Amino acid sequence: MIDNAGKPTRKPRADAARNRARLLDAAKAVFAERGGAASLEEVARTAGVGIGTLYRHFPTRDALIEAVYRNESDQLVRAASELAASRPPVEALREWMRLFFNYMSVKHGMMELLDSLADGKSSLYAASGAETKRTIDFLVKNAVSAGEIAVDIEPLDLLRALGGMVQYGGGRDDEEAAAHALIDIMIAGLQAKRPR
Amino acid sequence: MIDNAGKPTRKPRADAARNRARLLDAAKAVFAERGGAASLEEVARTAGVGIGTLYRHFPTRDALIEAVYRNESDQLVRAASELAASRPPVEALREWMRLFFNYMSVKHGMMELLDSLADGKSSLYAASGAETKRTIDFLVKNAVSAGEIAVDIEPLDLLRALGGMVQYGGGRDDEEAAAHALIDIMIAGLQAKRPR
DNA sequence: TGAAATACGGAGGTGCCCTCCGTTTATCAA
DNA sequence: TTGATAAACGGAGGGCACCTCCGTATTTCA
Repeated sequence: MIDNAGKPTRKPRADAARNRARLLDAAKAVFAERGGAASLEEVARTAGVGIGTLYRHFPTRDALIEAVYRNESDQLVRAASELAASRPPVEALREWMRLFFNYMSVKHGMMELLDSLADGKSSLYAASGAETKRTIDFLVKNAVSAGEIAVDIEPLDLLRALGGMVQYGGGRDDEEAAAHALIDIMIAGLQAKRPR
Repeated sequence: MIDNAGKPTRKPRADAARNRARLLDAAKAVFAERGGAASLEEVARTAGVGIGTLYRHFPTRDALIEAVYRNESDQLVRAASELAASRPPVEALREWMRLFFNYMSVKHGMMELLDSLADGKSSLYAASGAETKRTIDFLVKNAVSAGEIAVDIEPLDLLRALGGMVQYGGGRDDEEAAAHALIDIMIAGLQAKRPR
């Protein structure tokens, strides 16, 4: 009775919008406190809605996380253009990788984003994942064009390596310094291979 | 009534030894098939013992994984001495990192080993984790002494980066080539910083 | 205003974690 | 050999989380 090209869509219900917003707020809080593996029932409780409501709005855990962190990853993508415009290609790349690490380690839930970089099979991150890929590809390509580095690696792998630092670096106090050191080393490695 | 320095310990019961072995076999099989997050109840079922028996032998999931993979990580440690004896320091390091990646990616359950590299709080891996740390430290130090590289990074971080490749590289077909590329880049980066 | 569309929310089935404890079995002393 | 006893077995059960389903409540629109 409803043809999917049809216009006659109702206005979305007020309670639906309200609950969706509540769930996002609650999820942000709970994920921040407990990490991305927190219980979805706790999220629902915190939001003051039933568990059924949570699942209607976000059919999978991934869908929820995706929604919560879409903003953050958008920010990351936007920062890339600014860096590219204002710095030498290699420095833009270096700085962006630092930003990437910070986002991942602070917003710990964003680690799930990395899973989507894998093969896109959990395709709910597909959007952000693809954008992230485009971003790092872009930055790397810039530096290559400028003759500053050579790449014989898929650029995303640089981010995967950083992901390992976040995942397995667990809470030491020099975490950030260590990540910066790794970034410098990887970039030095890429520079070492540039055409002379 | 039993003083803990006392000798009068009984011979361990035959069924206990048998069940322990069965559990290890079952765990190896189940972890290989389902990954390190497999259900412990399934392990017990596969082993043909009760769940209580599993928990008596291995009080935590970590303890079980540790036991299953202790052999493999021993092998890794042993390989390091051979490589160090037969190759130039940098090549020994390169080759060992390749081995490390292979072990991690094939025996997928070994990823849990990496968690122990963090802060030793889940101290059941403490033994293997500490040995792994000693091993990579040793290989790196050799290369530094030979003047082939300079390090301003904790050596373990190199393995963490590789861990990211395993964790987030999920099943692409060029996984191994990609890891080798990353290893080469990191080593080139370390070489770039060596004293001239 | 009231019918139809939409959303709510929690009960309930499933599966896993881990503990506890009554039953069974292997060891060892007599 | 025998039987007392330490040790091990194994599964029932409480708790928690996942996710589905559907009767009830609310909102929209004609």
